[in-house]
Amino acid sequence: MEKSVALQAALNELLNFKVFEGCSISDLSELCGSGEIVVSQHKELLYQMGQPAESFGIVLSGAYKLSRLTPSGDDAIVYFSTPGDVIAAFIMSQSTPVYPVSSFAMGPSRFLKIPKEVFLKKWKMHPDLLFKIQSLLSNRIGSLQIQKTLLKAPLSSKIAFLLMDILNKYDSNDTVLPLPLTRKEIADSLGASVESVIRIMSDWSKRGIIETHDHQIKVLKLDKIIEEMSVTSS
Amino acid sequence: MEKSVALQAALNELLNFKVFEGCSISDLSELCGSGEIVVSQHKELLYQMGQPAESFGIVLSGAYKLSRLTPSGDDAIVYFSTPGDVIAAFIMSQSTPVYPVSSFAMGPSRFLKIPKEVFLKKWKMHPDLLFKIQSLLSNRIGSLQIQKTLLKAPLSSKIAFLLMDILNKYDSNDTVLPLPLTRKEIADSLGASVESVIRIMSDWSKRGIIETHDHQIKVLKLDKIIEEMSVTSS
DNA sequence: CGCCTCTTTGAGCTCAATCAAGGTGTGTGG
DNA sequence: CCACACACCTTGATTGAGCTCAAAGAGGCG
Repeated sequence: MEKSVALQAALNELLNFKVFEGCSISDLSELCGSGEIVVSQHKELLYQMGQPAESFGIVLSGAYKLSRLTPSGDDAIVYFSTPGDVIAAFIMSQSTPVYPVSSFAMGPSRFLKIPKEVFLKKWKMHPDLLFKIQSLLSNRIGSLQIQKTLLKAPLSSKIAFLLMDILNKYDSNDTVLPLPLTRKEIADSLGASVESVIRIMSDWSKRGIIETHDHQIKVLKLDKIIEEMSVTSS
Repeated sequence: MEKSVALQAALNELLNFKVFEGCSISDLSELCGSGEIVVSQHKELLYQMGQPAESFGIVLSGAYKLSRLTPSGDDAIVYFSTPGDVIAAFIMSQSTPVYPVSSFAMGPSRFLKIPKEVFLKKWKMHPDLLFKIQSLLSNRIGSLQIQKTLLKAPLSSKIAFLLMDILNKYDSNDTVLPLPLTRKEIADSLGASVESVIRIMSDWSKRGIIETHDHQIKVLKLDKIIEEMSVTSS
């Protein structure tokens, strides 16, 4: 029964996530015990937009990008889901839920996939857990709202905010973005063109504000980035 | 005790909202009975961004716009809350909640204001109700996500989508937007300039696609508006 | 080794922003 | 009752941030 060993290990990982703070191992076993660990390769599809939603789950490691197709045919990245984030939970309560976005792995990632029914029967009975999910959703709305606020800001502010936003999702004070992020993905997330993103970030690299190695972006001068967020002219 | 009579009447209004579908009058009395009806004038402030959140509530009639200040000093409208929408509920579960946006009445409006504690004690115990709130949040996220998808679309598509999005929030098949909406507000909601919004909407007016009387926008040719949503060139 | 994805740089163009100026309606205080 | 302020709408002229197009180098992989 290797599978259940892996699952046991995963349940222990879950204890670190704030969604489950205050939960005991036995709670977790009830809430997630019937789950299945999905291991995704880079760029692999997890959920397809438009498909009926039979399951939801939690990001264990790595990251997933949630994206939609724009009318003009390219991707629009709507959110980056990092470890501890719940995917698709909040649509489980609909009568015939359908995934509203597609989810792709960014780098090798692991996901704990849980059947819809478990949400409707088990998760429903834990008000504190539902509150935690609300608070995750609230973060996500918050991030989207700030992005709306930055609509009229110059592109450099938007990029700076995006980097900070992702950094802040991780507890550590490290300034390396712990997920592989291409310029194209940044552009797709901001509704900008790759070229414009590259022009701004190249400039930052030259000025020693950031550093990129193999899609790992490191912020060298946090203060400068924070400055970029609010600067009106460049 | 006129107050309690008005409150009784309000509780009956609540029955029409889908958040409370399946609730009995006695449920509602428990959930909202300690509420207070707030009557707002046009442009009146309901909640101030940054203030500690002591209460949440439900829009009874009229509408409220949720907005934030942009770095450059003007407003960014983040959402239009219409009757049946819950405001600030999803931040109630935080330990020291603070309103993330400001809320202003659009035209004369009524709001049922409920103390935070009622949410934490009463609402918490109704899983189905929490699900309904999740579903409202889900609508809101959905709308924000589609807007992100339209980032690269021409302004006319964004305006068309906004009008349709608001219309769709009301059950009726009427094509009159039941809230006073200025060009400035449309611009602030889309991150565009007033002038650009006016140029596009004037054109639509001339072509008989829409009609405006005293900030009431009426869509005369729904099909044309839907067309505008996906058209790449104008 | 060819294919694919990602990055880079340059040149020109365009959509929408900005600036400017004028019109209308409403509320407010002298 | 008028004058003034203010919020909203409108139109025109000018400008610029960022898009598009084009071309090419640099890994990584079957």
